[in-house]
Amino acid sequence: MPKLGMEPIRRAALVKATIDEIGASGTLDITVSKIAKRAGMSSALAHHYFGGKDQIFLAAMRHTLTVYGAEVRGALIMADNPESRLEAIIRAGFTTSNFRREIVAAWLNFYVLAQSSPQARRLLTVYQSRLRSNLIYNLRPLIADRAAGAAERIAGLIDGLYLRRGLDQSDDAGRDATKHVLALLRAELRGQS
Amino acid sequence: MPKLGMEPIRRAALVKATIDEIGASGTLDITVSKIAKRAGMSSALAHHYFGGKDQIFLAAMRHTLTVYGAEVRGALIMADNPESRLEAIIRAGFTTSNFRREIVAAWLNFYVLAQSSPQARRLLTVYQSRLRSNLIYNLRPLIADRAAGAAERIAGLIDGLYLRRGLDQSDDAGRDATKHVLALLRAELRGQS
DNA sequence: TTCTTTATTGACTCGTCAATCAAGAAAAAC
DNA sequence: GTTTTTCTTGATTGACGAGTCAATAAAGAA
Repeated sequence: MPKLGMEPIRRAALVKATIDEIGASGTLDITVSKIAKRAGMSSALAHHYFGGKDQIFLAAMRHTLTVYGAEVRGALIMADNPESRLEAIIRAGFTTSNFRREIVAAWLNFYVLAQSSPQARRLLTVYQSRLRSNLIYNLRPLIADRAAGAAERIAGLIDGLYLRRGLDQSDDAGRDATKHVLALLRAELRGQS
Repeated sequence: MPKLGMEPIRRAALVKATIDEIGASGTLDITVSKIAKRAGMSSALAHHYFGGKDQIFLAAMRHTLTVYGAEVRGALIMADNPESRLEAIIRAGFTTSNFRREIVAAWLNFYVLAQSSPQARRLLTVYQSRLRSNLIYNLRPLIADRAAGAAERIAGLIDGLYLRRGLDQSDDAGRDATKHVLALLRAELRGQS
């Protein structure tokens, strides 16, 4: 029963299934068949739409980064001054949805993949640059010349706490991490580090 | 020509070869044969001494953490007051040897492995706990009740900057990261975050 | 010397998996 | 109503890899 216009539907299903499968196994060492089965189709169809395993992974990575980016942008429109924008950026990284097992697993594996896949590396670099420039842009009106260094530290603490807390799936891990990064933000805004 | 007492030699060679192979591929998706070849023996021998791939990985992880722990301890004996001990702990994480491709690759992959292997998780937890308690122990005489929070942030920033800088193999990444964590340390010692 | 322990490997088994392909089936175009 | 395009899969191929095993060889023990 081939309906037309299946391509975007199939692709989306495969991307979601890929992330779920990564979450279930913790690894990128998963098979196309498993992904396809989870998405309700044959492995041949997955190859048909994506061409190969690598492309599927990259699409999953792109999707994860896109969702994250959208979340940040969504949080930003609610804020109307630099300080609350900074707070929004920080909070966006630690929402419960970002702490779901599959999402944590995806991020960790993307870091691993970035070591060997130039395309994955590029995507990760885009994420890191965007986070840094977002921070700097909103820090500059508040602390001018110290903005760059502060942004580096805040970005580093976001990634680091995500890494440390992502593994232990406790439900207040996000709240706790947010608290610490906000504490750093206040210190940066106050002090002369 | 079987000399006796080969076991420790073979095991050490396999552990080193494993880390190098992880560094060369960026993944844990490497074969026992490749590891064994790199270590100058047959894959059967690797199985003989380690029993299986998982055990080899765990041994490599244990070794990496042991070396790191020794580095920290070595740096600590040179320091005779809490503040310089804190500085030593921070510096130890960002030595050039810790920024070698293989070591970064190993750490990233251990984080991934920790999601699915309870034993790997346990090892990583040991590392994280030791770092935190080291920090708290030396922060307490300086800032007493704020020690715990500060330790969490410093540990997070160490891991986060390692993650962010580990990928771009520039040679002053370590110096730069150290600078930022030390800046945070000074802010924590001064301020009331 | 004979026996046992340690070291070592090549060959093999059994399984898995990415990728391909030919073929079928339904919609749309003509 | 025939042809073309889109969608779909089962079956197959070709490769690779973890783990086992029987066999060899040297060193030490008896």
